[in-house]
Amino acid sequence: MSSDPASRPNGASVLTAACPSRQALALIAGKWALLVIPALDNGPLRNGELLRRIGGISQKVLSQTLKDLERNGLVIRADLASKPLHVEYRLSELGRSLSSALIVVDRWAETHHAALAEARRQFDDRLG
Amino acid sequence: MSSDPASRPNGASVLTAACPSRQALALIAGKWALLVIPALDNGPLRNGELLRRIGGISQKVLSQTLKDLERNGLVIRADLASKPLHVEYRLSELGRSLSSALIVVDRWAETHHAALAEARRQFDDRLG
DNA sequence: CTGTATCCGTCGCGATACTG
DNA sequence: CAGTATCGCGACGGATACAG
Repeated sequence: MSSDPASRPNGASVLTAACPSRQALALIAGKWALLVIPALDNGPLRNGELLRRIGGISQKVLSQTLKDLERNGLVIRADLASKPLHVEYRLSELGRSLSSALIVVDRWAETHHAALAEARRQFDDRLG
Repeated sequence: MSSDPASRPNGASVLTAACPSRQALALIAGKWALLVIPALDNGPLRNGELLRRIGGISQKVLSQTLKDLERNGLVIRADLASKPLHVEYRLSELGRSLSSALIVVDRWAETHHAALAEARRQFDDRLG
């Protein structure tokens, strides 16, 4: 924790014990932040738009996720007071810096999901 | 899903709907894979060693996490049949490719956890 | 040392219905 | 359109005890 992360060799003793970085990771641990943040990477989106882009998320959980991200300064909520209601969510500077890291993870998932599935198949075969 | 992820501009429409990549993300969604995988990045570690390096994880959850990662072909379990028991866990090729992505996220958490805390403080202040 | 088994609380999250 | 309220299930995960 005390030394500059960038000065360390790859993956050396990172995030051990109860250092406050764990709280930061809790933001990402959920299923959805990993999808919501990159979804906003290209520009502001509205609630409904997010619901459609991210399939499978419920309105409630999207609200919760956005509120949590807003609370942590990653997402900025812009309420264009109008009728019908119009609210836009966009990434803050901080949010964008996280997004670029998460996008790498998402890309990894896209690229390797087949390999994972195959590994599972083999593993389960060898048992019953 | 059909196009090469690397050919896409940053964060464009990734992982929408129910594409199989979601299963891959489920591996990471938990609290612990994010810590266990980078911990193994520098070389094989034993059960007890992992318990110490990653503070706060229980024996049971570590076992579950490792088994799940092994099942998905990310971690290789080497049982050096000996007494006292000696088991080593190391990353597979696939695991290492994921690790490099996760390390970026971990570093982000280390670097920005203070900013997040500050954002939370301000946000909570503005309410009650 | 390296696990598994059991108990059990918490919370993530989905479904549905309702409000501004 | 945006968002909250309520209900409820099931998975995550912690504590403890036990086993090879």
